[in-house]
Amino acid sequence: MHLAPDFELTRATLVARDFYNRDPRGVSRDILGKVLIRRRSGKLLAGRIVEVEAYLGAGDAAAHAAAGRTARNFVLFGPPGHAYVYFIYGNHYCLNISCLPDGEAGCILIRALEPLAGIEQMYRARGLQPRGRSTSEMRQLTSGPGRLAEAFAITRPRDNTKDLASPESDLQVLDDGFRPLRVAHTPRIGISKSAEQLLRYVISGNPFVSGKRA
DNA sequence: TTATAGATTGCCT
DNA sequence: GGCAATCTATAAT
Repeated sequence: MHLAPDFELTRATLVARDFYNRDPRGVSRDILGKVLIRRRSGKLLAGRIVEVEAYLGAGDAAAHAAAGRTARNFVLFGPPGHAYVYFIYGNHYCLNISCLPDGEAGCILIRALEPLAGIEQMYRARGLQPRGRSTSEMRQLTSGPGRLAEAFAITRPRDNTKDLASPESDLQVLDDGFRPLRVAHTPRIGISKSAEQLLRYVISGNPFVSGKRA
């Protein structure tokens, strides 16, 4: 049972760069409920953001930015609102959005979406056969950072450094006015360092949040 | 140059 | 619940 209303593209506005120009914790809290879109070969893919994690700068041992600026992570140190895409475990891409002003590292990791549009394309990209439209089946599409990247065909280097705040971009975050009823914060998933901090943010009760239970 | 851990997922028992 | 798949970055020889 979820409360997200249908997504209407015409009533949605582009989330501007200033939104990302602050502490990733604030961005995490406020980006929940907004809509990630991808325009691809004439089709629109869209999913509501239901789970994110904040990664900070030098003081955050779990963050890629903790090692300092490298060829891999330089986007984190650049201007806000850009895509940082990395490859993990030899299998999966993950999508982050840079936060804080140029010169300061920080980002959010998009961990789960509720599919809204382009669902046929998402099934195809994930290599799954659509049988119905049950929540349990739809969860396979975008509940998890590697899954949603595959569903949206997000890869590196093609999408790395892409500007999400540009009106020209094929990858954007839109605000359609939806606001979550309640947001919960928990420890981040899959990390061993700095694991005690509550930097994972989810829409309470949303079934598309990753993991076994919503 | 070699080893190992990693912001994950899916298949196996 | 356990573990293999399989690439990258970084640490250790």
